[in-house]
Amino acid sequence: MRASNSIVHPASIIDPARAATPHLNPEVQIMSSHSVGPVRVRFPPSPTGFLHVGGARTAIYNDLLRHHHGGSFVLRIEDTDRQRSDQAMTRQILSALQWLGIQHDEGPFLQSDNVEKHRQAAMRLLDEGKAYHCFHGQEEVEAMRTAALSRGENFQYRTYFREPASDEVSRRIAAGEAYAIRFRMPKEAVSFHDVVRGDVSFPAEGLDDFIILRSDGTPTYHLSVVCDDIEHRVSHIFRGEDHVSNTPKHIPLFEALGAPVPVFGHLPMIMGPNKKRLSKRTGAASVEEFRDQGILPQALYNYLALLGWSPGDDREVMSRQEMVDAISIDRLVTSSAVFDYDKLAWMNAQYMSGEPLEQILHHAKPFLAAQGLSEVEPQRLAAVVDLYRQRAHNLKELAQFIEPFFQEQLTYDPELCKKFLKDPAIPGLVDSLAERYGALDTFDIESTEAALRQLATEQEIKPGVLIHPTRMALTASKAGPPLFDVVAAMGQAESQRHLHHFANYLRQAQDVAEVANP
RNA sequence: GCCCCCAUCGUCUAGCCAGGUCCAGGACACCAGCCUUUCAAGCUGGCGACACGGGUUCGAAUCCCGUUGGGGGUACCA
Repeated sequence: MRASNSIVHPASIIDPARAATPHLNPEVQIMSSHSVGPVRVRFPPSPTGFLHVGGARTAIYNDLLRHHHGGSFVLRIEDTDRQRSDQAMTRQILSALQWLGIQHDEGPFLQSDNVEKHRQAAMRLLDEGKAYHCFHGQEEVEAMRTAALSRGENFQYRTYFREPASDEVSRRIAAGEAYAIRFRMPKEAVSFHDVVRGDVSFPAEGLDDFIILRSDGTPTYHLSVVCDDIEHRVSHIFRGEDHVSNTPKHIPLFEALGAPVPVFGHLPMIMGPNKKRLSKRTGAASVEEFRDQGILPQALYNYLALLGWSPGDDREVMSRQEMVDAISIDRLVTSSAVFDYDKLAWMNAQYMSGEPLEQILHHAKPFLAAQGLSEVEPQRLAAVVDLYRQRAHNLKELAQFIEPFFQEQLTYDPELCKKFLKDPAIPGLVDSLAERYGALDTFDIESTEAALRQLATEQEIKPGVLIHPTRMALTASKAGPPLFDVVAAMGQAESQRHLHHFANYLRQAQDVAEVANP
């Protein structure tokens, strides 16, 4: 047994073997043993654009874990970078999350609402000697860095102002010099147990005294996240792999602020087909794009969940509840994954035919509207959608497939009708079939099939000779669901009308051909 | 440059932690067949991988070291 399904708190969502590994960090060590309780997870997107599928997947794992272990999901908008944030983008992300079916229990909180608290935290650290004033400007530090690099040395910012002369700081402040506040990093390496990757250790030499408060008095990201995670009593931080190198900064900050250190788990990145980080350049990369392509939210959720996790058996198409039951941290994959559009398409097709019809109808609405089908009769629409859902890979395709059913008159593609144009008998046959259909008392799958076969027998032709032109007449397409399902769904009057119209079209086209090459 | 992480079919993955049951299982894609009035779907079969090199061991995809490759980070961005 590896997974502990009963776990819940900072400690031991991890398995005992992993939890037993030594930690240099006493906080984590303590928490890695036995605590039990609901998890408090969080998802803090920055409203700087669309919801990237990588972020969405992170949100999904948080969602799954929160429901598996119980607890709370905190949503926080990381909007401290004012220039890059705006409200429209925040709404955009909120709606993408909602569309995916990810619900938060608390929030959304705005990080920007807390800047004053963050500043006070910085001041407290300053008072306690855990942070210090730094009068080096940005350019100055940059120059020091390049100089060190050119000497072949590695640069580390832990210098002069860390231990300043006694009166220097007050003197410089009095002189009105600008300063930032830097956090005094511990002198030892920072190690932690990553619940998905295992033990990670960063040597002290690589860790700078980083800035927590800028010279303009605004808190930096590192200070803000940690403060907010403390305020929201976050127990487990599951975030992208791009944050691993932030973690050795955050852990000492938690400690300096006197707060328990949460459990960390870093999730691998999602790559594009070129093995580079997935971005719009290489194809769709945001939840919104997939939504607009006609992907079902359940399918995206399922696909993303499986991109970096597997239940261990061979299940792939799983309901959310099944995933909630099966999720376990130590089954999360540690290596990055290439996003496979084909497999998503397949997954979506599974949901297109497997979801309850109402679900399909609901999600199809915008696509139907785009085809001008928002006002059609619901009953008939449902029947037609049900007929085509299995054949459509996505909602967009579905709407295109069913569009002919609601057209007064169809336009036929001569290229597709070639075969029928060659046979001068077809128009007459199609007309006869229309007559038969008009005369039917009950118009359903059985009766329309019987009528067609009857006509074929009488005419001494194979049913196929009638079937193919009929499909073309009703759908303007060579392919589709079983013909009599189509005929029945189309309805008596409409079928008759299309049949006659098609016969006329063929006659005209044949006349034209006659004139062209007699 | 330096730091951290990762490495099984083209792709997603199971197996690895507790070495033998693995000449490596499933899925997508691809190919073929079946089904069929068409197209899908479905079913059956096929193709196809333990990055490389050293150890350890009776035995390694599984443990250790190195190499190579890939990713992430290296900001008064988040």
